[in-house]
Amino acid sequence: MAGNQNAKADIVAVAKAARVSISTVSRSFNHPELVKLATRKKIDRAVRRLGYIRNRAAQAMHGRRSGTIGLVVPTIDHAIFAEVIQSFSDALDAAGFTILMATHGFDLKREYAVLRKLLEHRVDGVALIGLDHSEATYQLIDQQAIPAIAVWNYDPASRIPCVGAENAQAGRMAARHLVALGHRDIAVVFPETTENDRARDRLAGVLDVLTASGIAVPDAWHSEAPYLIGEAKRVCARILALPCRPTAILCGNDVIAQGAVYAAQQAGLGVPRDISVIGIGDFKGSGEFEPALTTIRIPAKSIGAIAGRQIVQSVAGDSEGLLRTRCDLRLLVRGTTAHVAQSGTAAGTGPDLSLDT
Amino acid sequence: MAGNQNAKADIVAVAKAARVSISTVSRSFNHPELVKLATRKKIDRAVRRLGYIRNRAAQAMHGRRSGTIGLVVPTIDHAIFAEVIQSFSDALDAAGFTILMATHGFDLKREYAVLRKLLEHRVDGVALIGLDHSEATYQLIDQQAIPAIAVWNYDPASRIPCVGAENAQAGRMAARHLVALGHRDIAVVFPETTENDRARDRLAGVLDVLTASGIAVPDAWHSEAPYLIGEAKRVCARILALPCRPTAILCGNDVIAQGAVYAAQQAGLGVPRDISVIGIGDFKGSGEFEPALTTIRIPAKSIGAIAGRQIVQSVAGDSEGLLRTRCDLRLLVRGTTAHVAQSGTAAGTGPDLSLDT
DNA sequence: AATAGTTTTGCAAATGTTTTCATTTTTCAT
DNA sequence: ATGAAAAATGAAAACATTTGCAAAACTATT
Repeated sequence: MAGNQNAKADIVAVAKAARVSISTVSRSFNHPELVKLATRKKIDRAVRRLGYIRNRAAQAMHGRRSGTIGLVVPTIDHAIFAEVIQSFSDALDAAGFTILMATHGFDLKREYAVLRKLLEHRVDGVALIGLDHSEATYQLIDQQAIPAIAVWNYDPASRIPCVGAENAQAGRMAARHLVALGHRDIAVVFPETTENDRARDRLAGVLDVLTASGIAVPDAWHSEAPYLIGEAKRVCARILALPCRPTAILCGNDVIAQGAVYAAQQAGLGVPRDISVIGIGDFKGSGEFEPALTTIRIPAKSIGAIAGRQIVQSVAGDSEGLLRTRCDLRLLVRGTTAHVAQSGTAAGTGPDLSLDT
Repeated sequence: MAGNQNAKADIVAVAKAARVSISTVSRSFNHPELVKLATRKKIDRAVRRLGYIRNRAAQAMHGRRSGTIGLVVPTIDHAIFAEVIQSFSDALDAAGFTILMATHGFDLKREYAVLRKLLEHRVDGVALIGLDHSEATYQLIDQQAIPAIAVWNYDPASRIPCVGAENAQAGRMAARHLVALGHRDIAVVFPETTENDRARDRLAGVLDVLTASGIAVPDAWHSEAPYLIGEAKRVCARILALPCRPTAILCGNDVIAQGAVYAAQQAGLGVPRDISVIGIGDFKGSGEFEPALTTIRIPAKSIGAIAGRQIVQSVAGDSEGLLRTRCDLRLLVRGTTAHVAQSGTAAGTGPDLSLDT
């Protein structure tokens, strides 16, 4: 029966109850090897009896670290972000840190505001999604000289440390796969690219490869879709209903790709027989869909884990310069792409396209 | 050009730079109406010049609130949790609070540990998922007398305030729908129910209705599946391969249900022609699948939003007793259920089953 | 110009902890 | 038993802020 004290249980109360000085109590928490076992036990008993819980706010005041890492994400409610966040969280947890989290809903101004808020809480470090941030945000990070890391994108010229994949490469890989399968009539459906460097870079990569291959994407085949299967389905259905329809749809992410597959099925088109679909991301479940989605795998789990470990290191002070980690992308040829004008159902039989550059 | 100071920018530095006392600076933040406009402007200028950011840790030491709410979830990486978390976060945000988040991976011992950690950070309140917690966890909450709320489940006899739906009711509704459609050979596939009151309650509700209707579920038709489409597919495939197979599969959540649909399709069975499938949850996208999933809708968004508002209220002190909010469930009859032994494709034409009790 | 009232500001104590340094206690060889 | 060295403990300053109270500076009134 853990007796409780209605009186506030602070370190003073514990000291009194254990008949030792405050310093000894504090030491027993922070440098247990410096206090005698018997004393430590007395203190532990008092702690338990009073239900005392250490106050990290007070600790933080001593230049001690707060033990929190700020995480700023556009939204949690995206399959892929949830995955990164989870593995990031696990990594921090393992190092004893706690996440202070804030979302900004893809609004860069709000991002600045929430970052400030996190800074007020004296987080020991911050992680942001992507590299697309306002000048004010970057300045804030510089000025406060706080360890920071950009998660999800890799850019060799990034202003702050980053860990992630090269989105342009993801775009290129997807485009190359389609091209190698003989597709030349390719529609592209992407999320809005303003204030979203991920989508922008992917699209740029796609267009690079396409134009290099002498392929132009007519305006009618180039659409924007939000991060919603239903909307994507509608957008793709419109493209598919065009008098002259593409042989493949390249989608900015797997959610859109799934919408595309549904749109095709609803239009009575076989995937990949009549139309190929490729996504980017490899979301949880993408490989289990019917047909399984061909996509570019972005290793969310390991990105999150690496990011977590890296920010912890920076906080601990053992960071050597501006560290950038590039995570490898992989083309997963599954069941939604096939050679153009080929009626078989076998998936991608083209040349090896998993190499970029 | 925001000039920066390499020296630490604390309130003392600001006071010095603005040539006023520390108290005035503090007041200008907390009770601006008490300081002359001109002085305030001087201070603001100094703040900007030095890049000063208030230290909430230090504020918190004064009995002031920390401005953080602790959120303890099993995992972020579940479609449905991500949705609740997001709306919870939005609600807190609107009230100026920040989320301090920790996950425990469905381990009740770890839940206790992370709750303690959150308490060390002096969160102003905590939100937990579900009502299934260790005695130690509940005692901790009582003892620390911290505003708490259980999110996701509703139970009129809950030990702490709660907001959510009645999972048993969800189970009953799903079962009733199937029964009303004439199904009597029903398989149930649920997640593990130990340490997971949600799944447990749902299953109990299902079994209640089934036994009340004189329907028994043979062991072979009663399986466990984790929260993974692929695994669920495998488990359901096994059931479907049985010499005597059910006419419907009732799934503990939409992810499993989707696996069930795929398993059926792969086995060459038409959904809902040859077999009906119903899920619970109505995850993002469930309504967009092909065929659209019949399910029991749990209003994740509003649960999260209500929980957020309520915890903020409790923290502010305007809570009247132990508040419990029950959110309504809804049966969404879509394309994966049909009358048994009926070869048409039209969905649920049975009696109105959306009423519980 | 003096007074009373009001507004604005500053001093100093308080918050819960860590840490440095000094002091006390213990250990161990003599 | 004694003294030196080592181990354990305590006192008090420091951390960055808020706030009650008192002093100072204005305003308005006579």
